[in-house]
Amino acid sequence: MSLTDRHQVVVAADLTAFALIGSTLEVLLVRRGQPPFKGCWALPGGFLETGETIEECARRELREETGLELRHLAQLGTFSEPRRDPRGRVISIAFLALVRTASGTLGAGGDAHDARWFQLAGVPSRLAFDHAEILALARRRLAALLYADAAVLRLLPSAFTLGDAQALYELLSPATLDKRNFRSWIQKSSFIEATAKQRRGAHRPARLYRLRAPVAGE
Amino acid sequence: MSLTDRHQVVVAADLTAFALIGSTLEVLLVRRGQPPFKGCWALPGGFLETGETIEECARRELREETGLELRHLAQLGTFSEPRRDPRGRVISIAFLALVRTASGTLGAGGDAHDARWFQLAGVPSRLAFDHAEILALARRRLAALLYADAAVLRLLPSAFTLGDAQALYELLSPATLDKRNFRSWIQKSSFIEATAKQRRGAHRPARLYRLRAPVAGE
DNA sequence: TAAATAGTGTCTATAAGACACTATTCT
DNA sequence: AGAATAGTGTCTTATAGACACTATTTA
Repeated sequence: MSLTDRHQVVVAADLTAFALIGSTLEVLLVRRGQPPFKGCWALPGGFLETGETIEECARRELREETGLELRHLAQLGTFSEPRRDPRGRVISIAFLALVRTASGTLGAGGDAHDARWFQLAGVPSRLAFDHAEILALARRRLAALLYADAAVLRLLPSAFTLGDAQALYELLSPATLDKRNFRSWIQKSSFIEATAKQRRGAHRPARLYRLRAPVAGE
Repeated sequence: MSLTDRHQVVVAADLTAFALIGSTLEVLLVRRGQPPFKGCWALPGGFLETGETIEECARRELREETGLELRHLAQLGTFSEPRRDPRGRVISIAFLALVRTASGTLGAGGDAHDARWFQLAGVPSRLAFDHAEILALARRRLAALLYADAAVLRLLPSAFTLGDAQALYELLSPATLDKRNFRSWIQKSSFIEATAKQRRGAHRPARLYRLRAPVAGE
């Protein structure tokens, strides 16, 4: 068994990048300017280059695409149907990425081509390659992460109210959540901590919270 | 962005294959007959061939190695450190595989080279490539699967007693389990169902159970 | 004072965990 | 009768979920 030509494959990282845009959860898609699937929406991604890990590749692609702050990156799985890419043998390592947007704008790094945030309900039903399948997996994973680990809280700004957190959880939950139960759960969890600050608006001010850094040995 | 030579990579599937051998949980390792890491123990695996998915590749490699019945196969993740293989750019998709052995022998398919089951405590501390890291991930995943889903029960023969199941769970648990609590949990779960048969020995006969096929919509 | 959002506790139902003895078969 | 394993139930504690009102600020 040696490394011969027939073993040569091209490897891509494809990203399902989620962000809170205003009060909706949206996913980043790019419109393909080249065949195959020219004109079709696709997940952002690109090919693994010499000397980088697949995680570095994913980070680089997201940076080139958006320039936004990457808050969480995790492998979803490998997609390797032999005919998934008409150009040849390309396997894709899919990632779940959570990014934070200050303003909802795509960052400066954006390539010339078309990139847009889509509400989950508004994603085109036809995506390039097997990207619809990858996106479906990402949504399942996102739901599974909700209570196991507070990674989704990384979508929020660095200081947030319990109302913000509950609104985010409700975006990702099938049902609405009870306010008192949600607050009691998240405050007992080790995920967040109160700050001394408050946010004011045309109503009673709300205490601000921040993510708590995981403590070693806890 | 096009598919050029610098994007060419070799992709391997590497397997952490677990089986119940007698009353211990063991993992399959092969001794490398060729450099790099000649003479060193490694996870079984091999290169992705034209026209197969990475799952098919994993199945094929296990079949070539052992010929044993594969009962569960799941992706663990992609390992892509650029220097993980001294021969060149090889990325590995790692799998968790659960196999069933009737007799504890390696099956007929075994290649000429050395393949052995190791108790988890007896695995050599130096494995080839990054395989120690892959194995550590597999063990964590195995522990996480215990109560979420009954995949580990697939290690058992097709009919088994509650005592068999508890012994298996204790192999994978940090502490011993309470007999009444374990039995009440597993019987209330939807994972198994009783059969009419019993197993006899030099003691009171034990009722035999089997895995219950997951029911659609449940 | 009305509108808007923040904040707070109790009760109930269910699940998880501690705990020890009797039953059946074989030798 | 003794050895070996199978099988069984209750009580306690912790967790999850239902449920409604008061508090604070701004316009």
